[in-house]
Amino acid sequence: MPAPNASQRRRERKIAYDAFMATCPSRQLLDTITDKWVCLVLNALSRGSMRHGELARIIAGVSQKMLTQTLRALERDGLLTRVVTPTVPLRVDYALTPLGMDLERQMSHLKQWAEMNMDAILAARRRHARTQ
Amino acid sequence: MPAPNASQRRRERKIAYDAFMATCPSRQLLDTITDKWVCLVLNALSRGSMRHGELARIIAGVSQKMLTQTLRALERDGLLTRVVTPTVPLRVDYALTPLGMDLERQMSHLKQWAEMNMDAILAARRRHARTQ
DNA sequence: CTGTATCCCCAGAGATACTG
DNA sequence: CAGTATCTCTGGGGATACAG
Repeated sequence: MPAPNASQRRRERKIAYDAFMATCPSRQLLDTITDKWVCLVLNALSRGSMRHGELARIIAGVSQKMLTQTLRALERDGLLTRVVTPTVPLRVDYALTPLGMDLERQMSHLKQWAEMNMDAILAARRRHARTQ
Repeated sequence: MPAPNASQRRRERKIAYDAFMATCPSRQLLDTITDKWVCLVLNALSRGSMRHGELARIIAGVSQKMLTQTLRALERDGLLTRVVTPTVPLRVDYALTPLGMDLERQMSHLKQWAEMNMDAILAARRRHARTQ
């Protein structure tokens, strides 16, 4: 029996998970990754490795709790690595894994889209408010 | 003075909005669109116009409240149209606008990514649980 | 069929204080 | 600097009932 090729494996994986199903693991994963903090953290780290403080500064308005929580979840899912340098004071660096970079590529389009189409959305809202 | 070309306008828009800023409208928009229901609704409608009941059936587990709420928000932002046919019983069709189709193209990558990389994520979680 | 209107509840998010 | 631990509290989201 020949080994399945890439296209066959891709098709199988497509069948394996379906986010339209409520109980599918991919539904839960979709819920996790569709999050503004995830989007912004990944995007910030796409520039390269960063420390906790740097991330907090770049991602304005994120609380320490949410930042840590987001970083922990992304680490758990293998999307980023957490490297501790036991100096005094402590130094912790976060960096995307290849899997994280892959997701970041998709997510960055979302952030860009929001920034690029903001005017169109605001116009639509004004139109809607007038018709309403 | 010559009219700005497409590339210049694109650059200006990029400067105009920045989701890293807490108070930027695009931050709020990013928060709105990074949502699993938005992702699933857009993806379902990419197949073509659909009725409320069809959407509810395809998107398993969505409550009526969340579905309506999501549809209203997307309509408000000009991402889909809501067409009422005043028959008895009532018939309501939802369809993506060009702007909605554009966003859907980005979002569909996210759903696909979750389904395609579910195995890798699950493996990472097992690895993390063991190391933990 | 396609919704609104209500009630209710708890997870999630901020704020604050403390530690290695 | 980089967190953890707690507390509080709001508002997101489910369930239910009713209406055009």
